[in-house]
Amino acid sequence: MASLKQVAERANVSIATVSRVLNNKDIVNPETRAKVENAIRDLNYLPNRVAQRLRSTSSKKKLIGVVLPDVQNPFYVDVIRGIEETAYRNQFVVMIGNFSQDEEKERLYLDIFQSEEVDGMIVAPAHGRDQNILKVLENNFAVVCIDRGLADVDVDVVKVDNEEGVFGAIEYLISLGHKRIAHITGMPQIPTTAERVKGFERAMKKHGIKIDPDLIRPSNSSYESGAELMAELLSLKKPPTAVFTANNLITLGALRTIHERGCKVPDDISIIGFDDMYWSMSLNPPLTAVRQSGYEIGKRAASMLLAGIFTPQRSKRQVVLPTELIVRKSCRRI
Amino acid sequence: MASLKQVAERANVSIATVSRVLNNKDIVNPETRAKVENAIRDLNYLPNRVAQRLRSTSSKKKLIGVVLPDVQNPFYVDVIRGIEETAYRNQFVVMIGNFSQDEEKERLYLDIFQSEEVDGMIVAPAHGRDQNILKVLENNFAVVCIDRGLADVDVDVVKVDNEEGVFGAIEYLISLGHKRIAHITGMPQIPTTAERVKGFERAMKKHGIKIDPDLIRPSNSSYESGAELMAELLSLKKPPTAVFTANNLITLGALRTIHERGCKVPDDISIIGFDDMYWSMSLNPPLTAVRQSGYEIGKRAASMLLAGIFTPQRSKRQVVLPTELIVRKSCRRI
DNA sequence: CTGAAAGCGCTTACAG
DNA sequence: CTGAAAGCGCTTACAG
Repeated sequence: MASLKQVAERANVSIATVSRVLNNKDIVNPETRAKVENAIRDLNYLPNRVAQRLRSTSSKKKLIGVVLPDVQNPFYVDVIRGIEETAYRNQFVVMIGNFSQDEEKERLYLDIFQSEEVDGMIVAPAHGRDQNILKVLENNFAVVCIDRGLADVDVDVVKVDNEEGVFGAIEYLISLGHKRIAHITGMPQIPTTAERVKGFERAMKKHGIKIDPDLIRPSNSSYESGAELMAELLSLKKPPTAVFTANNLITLGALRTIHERGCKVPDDISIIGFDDMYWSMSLNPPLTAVRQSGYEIGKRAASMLLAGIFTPQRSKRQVVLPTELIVRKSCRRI
Repeated sequence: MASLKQVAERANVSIATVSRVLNNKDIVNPETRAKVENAIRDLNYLPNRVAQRLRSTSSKKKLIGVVLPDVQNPFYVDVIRGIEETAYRNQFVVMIGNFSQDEEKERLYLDIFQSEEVDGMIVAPAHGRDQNILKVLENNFAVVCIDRGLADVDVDVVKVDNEEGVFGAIEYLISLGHKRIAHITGMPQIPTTAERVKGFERAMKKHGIKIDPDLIRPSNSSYESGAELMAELLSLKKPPTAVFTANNLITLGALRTIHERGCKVPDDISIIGFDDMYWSMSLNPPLTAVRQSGYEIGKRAASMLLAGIFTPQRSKRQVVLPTELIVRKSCRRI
């Protein structure tokens, strides 16, 4: 691969001049420019981003890092798409670190991205008091948190109104006549879980329905746990008439158990999932879901990060996007 | 963030010595080492990967690039998981470029990864004569292709026996008594599409069943096209009794149309999809599918790439993994 | 408008 | 066993 030096030699100019035409900052004599451009073309020259990054000052590295808990989760795939698209449009490249709910691995990716000199990072904190991310903040990297905030820290965040979203879903179920409503929650330590539980409790309370503790099942946010906990729920001597599943992996797991047992949705049990998927209508029956747009969250987070990169003194803000209840056919009136 | 120089100053040694303890290559006096290690700890020093990469010779950059056509496709998500896991275990970081079936974007990511001085790349070529990847090969980067090979080029590839996989699926359908079998194919220009079509044709021919051209529908490999083409198929005056969908996006799209129309699977129509998903059992009925393990492909490709990075003169090889027909409940005997 | 030179943070022969 | 120095490929004041 050709270097600046080789281009300079071929064009009979100094490397400084080549650099100038590349970055077209300072004024360059049109003839000189033409010579250089020819040399660049002839040699098929591509600037070395590593050298550029090492040399240049902040916000010109055109690189951001994304640290996520679980790429298996379709929600995060949407987030990635949103981030990647706006990054690409702004000529930024994104590095993705998938930490699989493992804080050690999260730390490693955070460290690597720092030593890769990224301009900034978008992260979904492992939990509300994520020390690893605090360190990154101390090192003055631009950071925006998604999905979850950080307790007592002034940081950019893009999230969704989880409590309200769940509240609406549960009220909908109640309006259909359901009283025995189960909730398979996400991992207890993630802030979103607490918010969703709160929405659930608030709706039940508002309508004077007592919550049966047997019907609240904390999962570890995985497909398998969704399947298992749904089985437990179905085996209860007084099973629920409806179930709210706190993320799409859990929903899918629960659905599997429901079908395996030969239960009918919505005749035997109604179900609402948090997180809509682009193929929710391919489920049978089509799933009623609380939609949060991962794509939108990714887009917003990326724009916010770029803003933070270009004007570091910019004050932090918190964007809370609304969710939307998409009523399809997985719930019935009883 | 602390630099080598600061560590050296604090430990009262030269930067060369610090570098030595970091890379623990040459022998270092234990006392000196201890001093340096303390300084590293005190300063919370993290080596700058950018500088390391610029300086070091090949295969020590610990960075690979992955260029994929569509992160929305669950198959590629599995591939990413497989790659990421083995990369992580070997202390490599992966950069992911999603080119969304856009060759211009593919070229851009390929260029960027080259100028990021990656040790190597894993790519799913846009098609069999992908010029962009040829250029990368010319520049002597280690490359392994997945899912699809490159015509007339000696390159590492990890793929699956598409023809055989489809052949088996169609024979299974035929054994159930189906004759009017539709095929919604992938994008015509991708090699896997041709292979899958071949498997289809071979099975039909072997059993002396004439192919009705009306039943072969080339899609653009997307969810939407799967839905649309399925609608066309269902509207035929003589609709198929079974449909084979050539990738999981198409399958999901087709399923959506089937359910929308109130058709019953498998009573009204049988369906087999290429690509299994971890939540195929959450579909109703559970989907019969040709499984190719994206995770396995990713793992193999990553190991192969690492091997190629460490011993560049190593001869290229082509790994063809078998597929597996997972019989569940979406097909019936007629 | 252009060039010579310093320097980003490292690694690695080369001396000692 | 350790240090001084060169150099990876760039960008950017500083002169001219």
